[in-house]
This record gives sequence, structure tokens and C-alpha cells, in this order.
Amino acid sequence: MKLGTGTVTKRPTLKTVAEKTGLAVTTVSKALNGAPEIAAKTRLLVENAAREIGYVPDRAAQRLRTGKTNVISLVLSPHDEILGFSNSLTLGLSRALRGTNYNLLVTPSFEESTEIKTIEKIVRNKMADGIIFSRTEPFDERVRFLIENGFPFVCHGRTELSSKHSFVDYDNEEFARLAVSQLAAKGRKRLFAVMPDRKFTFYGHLKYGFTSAAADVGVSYAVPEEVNLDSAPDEIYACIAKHIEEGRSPDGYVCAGEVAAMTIMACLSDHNMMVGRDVDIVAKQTSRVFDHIRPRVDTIIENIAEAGALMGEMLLDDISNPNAIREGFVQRPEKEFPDLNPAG
Amino acid sequence: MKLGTGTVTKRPTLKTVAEKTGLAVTTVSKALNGAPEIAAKTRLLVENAAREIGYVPDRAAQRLRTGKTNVISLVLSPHDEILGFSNSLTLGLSRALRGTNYNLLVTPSFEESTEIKTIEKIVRNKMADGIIFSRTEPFDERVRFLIENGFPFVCHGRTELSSKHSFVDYDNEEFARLAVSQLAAKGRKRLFAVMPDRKFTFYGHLKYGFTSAAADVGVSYAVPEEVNLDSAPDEIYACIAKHIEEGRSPDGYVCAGEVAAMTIMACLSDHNMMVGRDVDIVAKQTSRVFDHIRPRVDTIIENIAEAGALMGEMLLDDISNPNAIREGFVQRPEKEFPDLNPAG
DNA sequence: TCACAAATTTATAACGTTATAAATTTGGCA
DNA sequence: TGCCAAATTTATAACGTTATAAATTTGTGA
Repeated sequence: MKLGTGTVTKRPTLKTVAEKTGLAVTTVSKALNGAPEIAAKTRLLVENAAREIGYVPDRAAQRLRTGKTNVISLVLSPHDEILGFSNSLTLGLSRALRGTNYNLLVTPSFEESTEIKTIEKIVRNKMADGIIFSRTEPFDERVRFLIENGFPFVCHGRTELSSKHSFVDYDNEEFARLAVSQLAAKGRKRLFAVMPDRKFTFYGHLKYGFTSAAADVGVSYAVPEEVNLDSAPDEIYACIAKHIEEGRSPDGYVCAGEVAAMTIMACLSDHNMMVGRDVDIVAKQTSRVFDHIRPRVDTIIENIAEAGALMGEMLLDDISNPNAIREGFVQRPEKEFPDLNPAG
Repeated sequence: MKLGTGTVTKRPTLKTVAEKTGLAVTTVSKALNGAPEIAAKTRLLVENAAREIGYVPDRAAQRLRTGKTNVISLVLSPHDEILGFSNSLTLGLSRALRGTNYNLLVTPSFEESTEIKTIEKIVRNKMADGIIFSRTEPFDERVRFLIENGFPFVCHGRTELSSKHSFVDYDNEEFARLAVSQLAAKGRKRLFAVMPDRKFTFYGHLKYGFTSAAADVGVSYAVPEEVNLDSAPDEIYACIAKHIEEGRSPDGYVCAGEVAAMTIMACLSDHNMMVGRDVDIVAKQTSRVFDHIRPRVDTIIENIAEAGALMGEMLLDDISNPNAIREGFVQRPEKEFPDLNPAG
């Protein structure tokens, strides 16, 4: 479809359609927006004329008039793992937005501390109709801010705040239990878990899952204090290496992050520890990297794209029903990726 | 910063600032936009007042009035590898946009065929001031369309079109040469290269690089016809497996895609072929996954985040200087990642 | 001090849309 | 046929900004 080769024909507006049909601008607007008072034959007339001359409403004008941006903003944390996480989230979200007339604005924060500023800016400047973000904390300031301002949002992870709000979370407690059972089933006794930063809500869920499962199946589990899932790979590597070299190596690892899990595997390999023989790992898998990594490790899947799609749908719902009661959804751990994910 | 707890105070507008300062709306507008005719003391007065009451211009109104969207659109292909590519691109782009008042709209196409439609839509609906996309073909229809419509864009990859246009490409020819030399230096003689789809510009560059380097250093190289870098990992795996099982295994692999390279490694491992002993691989590295994969393989880096940042800067330039002569930039292969990349 | 140019400020209109209220047309029924 | 309510269409104003042109103020030199 060429748009006037060189000759810049101005975009058709409501006025253009009005002139073509001999109707008033208002009528055309109403006809295209499905106002009930418009006669059926008028609506048809307008729709045909609009299609014929390729009329598309001007978003800026609509936005100025109605105050709606038709934009959803995905606020990324600097730590959203370059591997998989934000990518899958974006993809899932886009899938939910497909077919709607919402667009996706991606706003990375470059420092953790600026994330709340980013959100404040989006709200203050009305840059979007709703916000999506992740890495929720129990008393998350972003959540508080958004609730206080009545701004629609869906976050990835629960909070412990009293106000209900939309969220999509993952059952990390169950993840922890499954992981511990799997390792126990392989005869592993001394486990080692790389945990997220304590400040995140899912730290608690994991911890509770680990503790109870470890007690249930009679294994021990330790957490290295000096690193967490967001630590630089080098630091995680060094930490694991130190334990191995000091003879304090566990016989099973649980890791709720892909990069950290890969780092552990690299470290084990470099120390001639064989996964499956000397040690076992259960990793949380959020992308498909582990499909291509050897030795194979046990993984438990967290489907981020699905979470993203769900968050998108929930957010659209929240935007159109500002007064509805907010609900959360908790994803269950899965064994297999569904096949609708793009390869990778 | 709380925005009126519950009490919805309307956003300040130019009018608000005008009333506060006793000046006309026009004057305020000009003062804030740096118009030269505004007296210094007036400008200061306005700036202070604006800051004080937290005035932020309404984008929708600006956009309606000026026709500028202040949005850059990143159009993603369904094949942009879930691992790294689009993520790094997004990050780099965001970095370039940081500090400007441009926002990043991410628009994934879900089918390859709809990508041109996506772009047409962005242009027709003036959804952005400029477009970024990748996977350029020699006679790319997207490039043709955008040039024809005088719409600013920067693509990742060159074309063979006669009109000059902005692009950022990677020296894949050099990549191929380096890869072949590295393998030859290790004594490898029969190489195997998984190539991109023939339709892409960089197919030609790689091919030329391979052919000339192979001739120079006296090795052979073959390309499996049935798969390319975008093939499903399963297919690549099956293809490599078949060659190994039929005794036609090469002793060196070159792979310009991360996922494909990992797949090859997995296949080799599953067939008890040891990288470094039975076979060697040189992979193109666009994320940091290979840092964490064992056995270590030789990689040659293509810094996508840097490319993204560069593309962003070029696009902003192109937007502000519509009549400037367009130029391209070709990235050189690198040995190391710079350290400004977020961990991962 | 006055005239006039330069400097600065201002009023008006417009971008394209939709909410509101007013105007017109239609159709039913006496 | 004529009246009235219902159905449908229309005019007007407004969202917040900036381009344009007009108006005002300031400063300079005679």
C-alpha cells in the first residue's frame, strides 16, 4: 500500500468523512464510535466512506479530548534478567494487547532506585493508562503509590498490603517443595539454595517452601549469605567455588534463576563435579535455554510469557472497570512449556 | 511525591502557569520552549513558576498541535531471538533515548508476513516519529516503503538499494573470516556453518567471508541445506545428529546464532563428541550466555546493545535533520563485552 | 521630549476529536 | 391533517498546546 508517492496527501480526518457523506462531523464521530442513537443506515454509510478513504482516528486528538492514552507501560527493572524474563514478559503482554488498540510502551529503569521515579513520572504525565512491573516487595512503594493515586496496574508478585490489588504471582512455595522433593528422591541430603534478595515477596515464599519441604523429607538446606539471584555471575561463581574448594560442597542445588543456575553449573563443571553423579540441580526455567544445555538438569517451569499475557488481560480489565474488585492470580509450576512460545 | 491523596487536583496547564505569573499563555509557552524573543527575566519567572507548581506539558496536546509524537517504534520480528537479541536492542535503544523526551514503543509482529503491515500502520497512523527494525534484506520492502514515504528509520543491516539510508550493520564477513581462521589455527579442516536464511543481506556477507577465508587458509566448509539459524532447535539438532550418525561429521562448526550454537553443542555432547578434542566451535555471541556454558567455546562478539544505542542516536539525528544525508555504520567484531552491560 | 525601530508580549486561531445540549426529522396516533 | 414524542442529526464548545500575526512596551537618537 503506497501512501502517495512523494505527493503528501493529508491524512483524512472526521471532517473529510463528513464532507464525503454530507453529514456533520459529530454524526460521523458517533457513527464510528457505535453511539446507539445513530440510525443503522447512517452508520453503514459512514463506515463505508471511512473505509474507502482510509480514515483512521488521530490518537493524539482522541487522547487530548478523552484523556485516555491507549498505552500500557511496562516498567522494567535493571535486574530483569537479560535472559528471558523481560523478553517473555514483553511477548506475553504484546499478545494480550494484540487486537486491542493499546500499545506497549517499554520503560527500563537504569537504576533500581529510579524505578519509583519512573512510575511517578508515568502517572504524573499521564503517559499510559496502566502500568505493569515486576519484582514486587511485601510493602512495595510502587504498589502503594499506584493504589493511592488510583492508577491501574498489575504487578508480578504479591504484596502484604491490606488493599486488594491485581497481581500475577508464581507459586514459589510449591516450586521450592517440588525442587526439594526431586532432589531428595535422588538421594540428595545436603541442599544449597541461591535465594533472591530478602526484600522481595517471593523470598519468603521460597524460604517457607524450602524449610517445610526440607523438614518433611528429611534433608538439610543452606543458603549462601553473600550472594543472591541478582548478584553478578562472577560473585555467584566465586561463592560456589569457595564452598567446593573448602570441602563444604552440598550434594544438591536449587536455583530459582536461570543465569545463576547456569553459573553454578559452569562452576561445578570447572571443578570436575558431574551433575547427576556427584551432585544434582533443580533450576527454575523461564526461557528455553536449558533445553540446549548439557548436562541436562531438572527444571521446573515458570511460564513468564503466560504471566505477561495474563497481566495484560487483567490490566485491560482493570482499566475498563475502575471500580471492580481487584484479584490476584497465582501460577502453578509446570513441567513442560506449551508450544505456542516462539522458538528459542 | 504524593499527588493529592484522594482529592484529584487537576494537572497544571500552561493556563495555570500563566495565571500564576500574570503573563499570557503564549508567553509562557514560548518561555518554556526557549523562544529567543522572550526576555531573560520573564523566562526565569516562568521557569520558576512552572517548576513550583509542577507543570509538565501535555504530550497529547503537543502532539496534536505539532504533529510530533516523541515516540520511537521498535518493530520486532517474530524470530528476533528470544535469547538476547531483542532484549539487548531494547536496552541499547532505551539508553539512547534516556534523557531525551522520546519514548520507546515496542511492536512485535507475530508473523513474518505482517511486519510490513505493522510498519505501514505506524506510518499511516503516525504512531511514531521513527522506526527501528532488524533482519534487513537486500531489497527490503520495509526500507523501500519507508524511503518512499520519507519516514525516518534505522535498520539493522545493509540493503543493496540505491537510495542511501541509515543503518547499523555488523561486519559478518569479518566475523566469518575470523571464525574460519580460528578453527584453522586449531587444525580443523572440514568446517560446517549454519547459515541464516538466504533472503537476508548478511547471508551474503557471511558466505563471502567463509568462502574467501576457507580458500585462504585451505579448509573446506559446508552448509547444511535443510536448516538455517531460524530453524526450530529440534530441526537443527536433528540435522547435526544426522551428519554425525552418518559419519559425515565436520571437525569444526561456525554458528552465527546463539541458540543454534547451543543446540549444536547439546547435540555434540549427546553424541559424546568433545568440544576442544574431537571438534571445535566458534559461535557468534550476542548475549552473555556463553560465559556460563561449558565446555567453553570460542566466541566472537556482536554487541547488540551498542548497535541499539547507535541506531537510537542515528534515528534521533535523522528525525531532527530530515534532509541530511543518510549514513550507515558497520560494527566490528569484538573479543570482549564492555562492562556497561547489565549482568546476565 | 518625541518619533521610530527594536524588543517583547499578547490575542487569535487552529490541530482533530468528543461531550453536551440544542435542533431537526420521523413516525404514530387522534 | 396535525400534533407530540421519539428518533436522529447537528452546532457549539472544549481538551492543551503552538504558529501566526498583531499589539504593546522599551530603548535609542535627534
